[in-house]
Amino acid sequence: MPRKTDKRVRLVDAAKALIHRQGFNLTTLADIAQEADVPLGNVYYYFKTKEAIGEAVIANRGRELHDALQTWEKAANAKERLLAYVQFEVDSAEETAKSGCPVGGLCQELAKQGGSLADAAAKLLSDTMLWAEKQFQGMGMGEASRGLAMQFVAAVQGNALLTNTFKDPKILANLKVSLSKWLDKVASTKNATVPIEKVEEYA
Amino acid sequence: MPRKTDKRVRLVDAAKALIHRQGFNLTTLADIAQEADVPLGNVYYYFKTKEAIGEAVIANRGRELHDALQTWEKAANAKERLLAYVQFEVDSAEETAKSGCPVGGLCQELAKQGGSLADAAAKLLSDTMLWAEKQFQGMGMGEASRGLAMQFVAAVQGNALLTNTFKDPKILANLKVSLSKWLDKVASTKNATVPIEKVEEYA
DNA sequence: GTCTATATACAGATAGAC
DNA sequence: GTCTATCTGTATATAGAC
Repeated sequence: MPRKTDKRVRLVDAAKALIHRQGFNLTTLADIAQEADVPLGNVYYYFKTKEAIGEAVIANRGRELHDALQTWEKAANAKERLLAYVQFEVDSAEETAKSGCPVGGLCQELAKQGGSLADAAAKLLSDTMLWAEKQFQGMGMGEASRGLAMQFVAAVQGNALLTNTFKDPKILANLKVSLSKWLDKVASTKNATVPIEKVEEYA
Repeated sequence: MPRKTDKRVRLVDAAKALIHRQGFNLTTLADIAQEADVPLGNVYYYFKTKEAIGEAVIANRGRELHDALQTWEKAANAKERLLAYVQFEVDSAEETAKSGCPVGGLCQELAKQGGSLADAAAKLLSDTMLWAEKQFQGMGMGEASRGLAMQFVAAVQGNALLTNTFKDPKILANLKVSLSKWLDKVASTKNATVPIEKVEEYA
């Protein structure tokens, strides 16, 4: 027996998957309605506009992210916590090779149209950054933590783009090995080497 | 006196700028025609389809890239050559904050629709990678060069995404300082530290 | 709450006069 | 080679019966 929100959930799930695969602009309401097995006209009972569906999808990604951050938070130490995040990306590498990073893709595409959707997408990356910064602080990196988090997230996002562009999931797997060694070095020397280093301040 | 190809050039230039700002799918032929000051119907005398304009724009970016690679090639040593590339990104940081990296943006967006446009865009990143790999080989990094080039380009692309997402050009400026120190270390120790390390083979 | 039919707008593309 | 007018398809969104 379908709950009241059943169709709404199906629509958001369908939109989330389709937007990941095709991007926001290329995904039509007809696509979403079909994938969710809801008649097109009925979509508007649940979402007033296409943008409203976008908001719901990003909100869903946000909840997903915060659940994940909480899970990773349980790991034994800062290095393991950061690696849990990278491991998640490795586990998604096949999908990333096909369709790119869901979060990075949203930020990239929506930044071009500005507005509240772009801001909502940016917050996903921003929250990830803040979480990573907290981990580096936990490693005793102090003021350098912000720059380290920036480079850490940039490395993941950059590798995700190359993974998608070259259709090669191994790129992300290699990144994890690389970052693992690097985190050992950072943790032991308390001195970031690079391309992750304390430089100026990030506004 | 307008040359035979005058309008064609104007159309490609207009399309290049608009696609950078708005993305390929959001840019209409009417947009391009207006920006190039060419009547809409006349566009089709120069380009049979919108995809054909996309091809011309990517080909243009390709020539631009190869000219740039040749220029950077003139620098004194491998480190300076790689930094010339990073410096170029720093010089474009304001534009990148507004509209993202033109090449990364194309790869991201076009990967989702596949086809020859996606391949053409991917070749821009691939050529950049091969050039960077050559520089690392020139530094005596041997077999590790490919992985180093991958991480190097990933760092630039990742930082470009964050620059665009957070609208902060300083992110790219900081990256240059960071990468400069890192290249010193790599060059002197002949041993990559990280997040750029020799790991497995990249297919 | 649900769904069919349709309004409205605008995209890519073409016809054909000049 | 150039440009106006227009065809055709399809997207978002609405109206209104059920």
